[in-house]
Amino acid sequence: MFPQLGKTAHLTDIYQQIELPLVDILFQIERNGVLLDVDQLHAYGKEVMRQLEILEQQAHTTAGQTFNLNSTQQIQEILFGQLKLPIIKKTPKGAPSTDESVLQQLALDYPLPRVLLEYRMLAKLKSTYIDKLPRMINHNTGRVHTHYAQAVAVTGRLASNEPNLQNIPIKTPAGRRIREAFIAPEGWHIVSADYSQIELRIMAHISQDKGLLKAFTEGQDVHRATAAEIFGISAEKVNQEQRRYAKVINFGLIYGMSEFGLAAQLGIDRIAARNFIERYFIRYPGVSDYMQRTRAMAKQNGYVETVLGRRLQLPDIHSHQHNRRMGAERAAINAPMQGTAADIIKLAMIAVNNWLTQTHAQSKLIMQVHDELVLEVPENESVTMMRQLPALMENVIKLDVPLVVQTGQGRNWEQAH
DNA sequence: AGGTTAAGCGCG
DNA sequence: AAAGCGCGCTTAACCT
Repeated sequence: MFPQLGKTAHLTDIYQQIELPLVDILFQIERNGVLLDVDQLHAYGKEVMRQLEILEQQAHTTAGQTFNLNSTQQIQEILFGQLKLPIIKKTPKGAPSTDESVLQQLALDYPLPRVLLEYRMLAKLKSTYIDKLPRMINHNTGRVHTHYAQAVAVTGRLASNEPNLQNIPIKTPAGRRIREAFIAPEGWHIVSADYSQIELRIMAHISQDKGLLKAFTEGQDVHRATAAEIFGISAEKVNQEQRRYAKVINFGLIYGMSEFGLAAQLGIDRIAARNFIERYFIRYPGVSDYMQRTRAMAKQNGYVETVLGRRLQLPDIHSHQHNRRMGAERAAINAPMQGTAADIIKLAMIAVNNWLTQTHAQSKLIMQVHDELVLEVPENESVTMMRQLPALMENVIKLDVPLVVQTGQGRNWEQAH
């Protein structure tokens, strides 16, 4: 019936049981849209504009000349041509890079890079979000209606565009001011429900690593547990720095990071980075086996699979170009985890939508952000949804580790976290 | 004038 | 030689 979907039943199942039911749900989410506090964005925009003007003046004074702070070429010329600052890395084209990691290192010794970093952050927020989002409001509905692409991301994730609502700032205080502008109408709340550590839990399930399974089954702080293992100390003795190291390693592994990448990320030498990875694999041998198994699977079959059987083809796995082949290997390691997470939240969207329909609830799905569902909820349904969402989302699939969903609610998206 | 590429950066 | 996965958007610079 679907010859392109392959001879195994899994791909046909994913198509019929996940992707097809999702079509109508995505349509509903897009049609629902999300409400923005335009006045708040406008006021914040003026504030940010004043700050940008101050930073621009500071940059010009420090550099001893005027220049376009948005031009990487002009920044290259000033930092490395005139001020003779050390070149830390190069762009793929061979020009000296001025990206964030470079400026952060230079900021330790020189004043101008710090100004540029602050300017870059605020300029990004203003142009991409503060100025742009109000222009995207539909005149008929008064809301912003994104579009979700169902067949763009190779791992099975959704992609969001016009506008992209899957990259709204959250990591900095300035960014969170933008999230405050995503509001609920009078009498309604924003409710957010997100899977906690879902990709690491999937890694535990797929790898069947004893230590990782135990950490999640017992509800441990997984980064703290990892730190205890690789530093050879008890969990109570782990300090913030050690936990941060463990977190970088845990995430790095999901992406197939090398000792070189880990060294760069942690600002340590390669020997130390290699030691951390060795200790990690000694403590979590199941994860080491998984990495090897996955590379072998990709090389033998030319594809890898999620837990539910979604496939990612990897033609570059046989490339004679080293960088392409290594890139395909990293994608092979990452795709089963990222893709299984995508499968799971799609099942969750179907489960939540079914429940809303069957119970005649008024609450509406309004956004999906990879591991998070956002709803607009009438105040009198708030308590029910906060209880129901975790129950629905945590039970769409049975893994060998528990899935945990955290919920929050508020007048706006920021408060809901 | 309009399209494309490079660099950079927002999120999970 | 390259070095961390998956996306979309903005600006500058370049090309047609």
